[in-house]
Parts: sequence; structure tokens; C-alpha cells
Amino acid sequence: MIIETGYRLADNSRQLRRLFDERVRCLGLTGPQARLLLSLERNPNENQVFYADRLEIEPITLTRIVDRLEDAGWVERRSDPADRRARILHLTDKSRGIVTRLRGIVEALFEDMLQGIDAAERAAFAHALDRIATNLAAARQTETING
Amino acid sequence: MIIETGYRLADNSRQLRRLFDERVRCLGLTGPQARLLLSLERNPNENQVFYADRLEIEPITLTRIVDRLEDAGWVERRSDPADRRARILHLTDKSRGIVTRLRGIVEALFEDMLQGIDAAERAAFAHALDRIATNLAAARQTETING
DNA sequence: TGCAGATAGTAAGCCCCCTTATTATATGCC
DNA sequence: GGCATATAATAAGGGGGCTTACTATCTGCA
Repeated sequence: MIIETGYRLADNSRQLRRLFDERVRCLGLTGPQARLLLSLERNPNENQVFYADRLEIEPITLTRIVDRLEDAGWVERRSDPADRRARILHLTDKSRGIVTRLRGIVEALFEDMLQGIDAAERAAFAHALDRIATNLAAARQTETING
Repeated sequence: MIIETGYRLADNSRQLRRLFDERVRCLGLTGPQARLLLSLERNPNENQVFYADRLEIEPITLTRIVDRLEDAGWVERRSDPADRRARILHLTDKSRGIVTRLRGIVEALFEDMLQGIDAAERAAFAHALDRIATNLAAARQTETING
């Protein structure tokens, strides 16, 4: 029972990720690229470390994503006048119009996902997810300290 | 609210995957390699297409994983006498002993994850996950037909 | 029988993710 | 002021995921 629940959680999120990737593909974006653009709109004018932290990926991983987005004109790196090591990321005119569509895709996706689940169930589900997030964070913390 | 729940689901599963990857790493295995070994024990004597289907990855992806597992002596490819195109995958003496430990890691992982969630909550959670799986499968089905 | 279409496995090439290591710059403390 | 430490970004290199395309083989049907 526990095993099944664990596998089901992992499977669901893989499907969720795939569906998102498929739906943003028609915009010429990969999933991670779209996630960065969304993050860039929600929290503008930050450096690369900030967004790597937000997306929970390593800075080097973000660097490569930004490389491709910059090549394609979706994103611009500008020097931070206050810190010569840092680069501030900016949306471009090209990408600014797309982000609205991305938000629509995200909302539709989550709506599709939760269809047929009523408010009470959704609340219980969200609560369980919260607890799981806490448990997983604690487990990783323990790992880091002991291992 | 919906958005938060969607993001939380995606985040949780990323954490779950990471924790699994970290815990099998001390055995000298990557996450996908460990998942294949577990699948290989549960359903022995099948060909590569079968396991690709089980792990929900493309055959070419499985090919590369098997390449590395075979190089490291964790897995053996044998010709299928009934179909000259196919290769049957086998555990080796080296890997057979490890799979028990892998099962223990999976059980502990899911236990850690669900800690503090009582039986009724777990059942409701599992039920919601079922519904979500159905919804996501339906959405991907629609996608495939229309797009 | 014989050919068309399906299937098993793999190659090439792209993107994402990581660990480890390097360079340039900031910061903190003596 | 000067040095140790921390931080921002990137490079190198490996594993894993994909799409597209190819070969070998099997299967089904005329």
C-alpha cells in the first residue's frame, strides 16, 4: 500500500512534467526554458543564482539553459552594476508576450489534473502534500548531515 | 490554490526522485539503473521493450542504461531463441544480492515520506492520486489525437 | 509464396541534470 | 591594508531523457 502510493506519486509527476513539456513545445520552448521564463516574470531583475535557487537546479544547469535562451533571443544577460561577478536576467520583447500564454498553459494543466476532485478533497490533498514536503526536506537534511 | 497544489506536487516528486538517487548512489548505481534492477527482479526474463514500457521510457533510453549496466556487470543480455531481434535481460550474481537492499531503500523512502499521515489520510491521498493519474492520462490521450 | 507493415534494437544528435574544478570578484576579519 | 573565505558564473565530462532515422526480423494477409 505504501509502496503503491509512493510509485503513484512519482508516476503522476512524471506525467505532469511530460504534459507540460508537450504543451509548451508548440511555442518553441522546452519545459525548463518555459519554467525559467515564468520565474523571470514573477521575480524580475535577479541574478542567475537567484533563479537557479528558485527552480531548484544547480547554477551550471541554469547557465546552459540561459545560453540557449539568449541565443534564441528569449532572454538577455546584463551586468549588475553593483556586483561585477553577477549577471541580471531580463525578458525580451519577444518573450514578454509569450509569458501570458505560459501562465494560461500552467493554469489549464493544473485544472485538467484536478478535474473531478472536489474542494474538500483538494484541501486534504494539499495538506498531505505539505506534510510530505516537510518529511522529504527533513530526510534530505538528515542525509546531508550524516552522509 | 490550484496553482500552488500543482507546483507542490511537481516539487514533491522531484525531491522524492532526488532522495532515491542519493540513497542508491552508495551502491554505485544511478536512480534509473536501480529502477531497472528492481523491475528486472519483479518481472524476470523479458526483453528490452518490456522494461522500457514498464519504466515509461523510450527503448533507446533503456538501451543506453543497459549498455552501462552490462559494462559494469550488473546485467546480462541474452538472445531470445524465439525471436532473433530480441534480447532477454538477466540479473547477474553481482546484482542479485543488491536488489534486496534496493527494495529496503524503496520501502524506507516511502515510509519516511508518509510519516505522520494517518491511515485515513493516506487512503484519501491515494484516491486523489488515482484520479489525477486518470486525468493526466486522458489529457495526454486527447493531446495525441488532436495534436 | 511473397510482399507490406509492424516490431526489436540501436545510432546520431539535442537538451537537461549532475559533480567537480576554475576564474573573477566580494566580503569579513585581523 | 591584506589575506582567508565565500560567492557568481562558467568549463569539462558523464548519465539520462527525447526525436528522428536505420537495420534486422517477424507477422499477417493476398
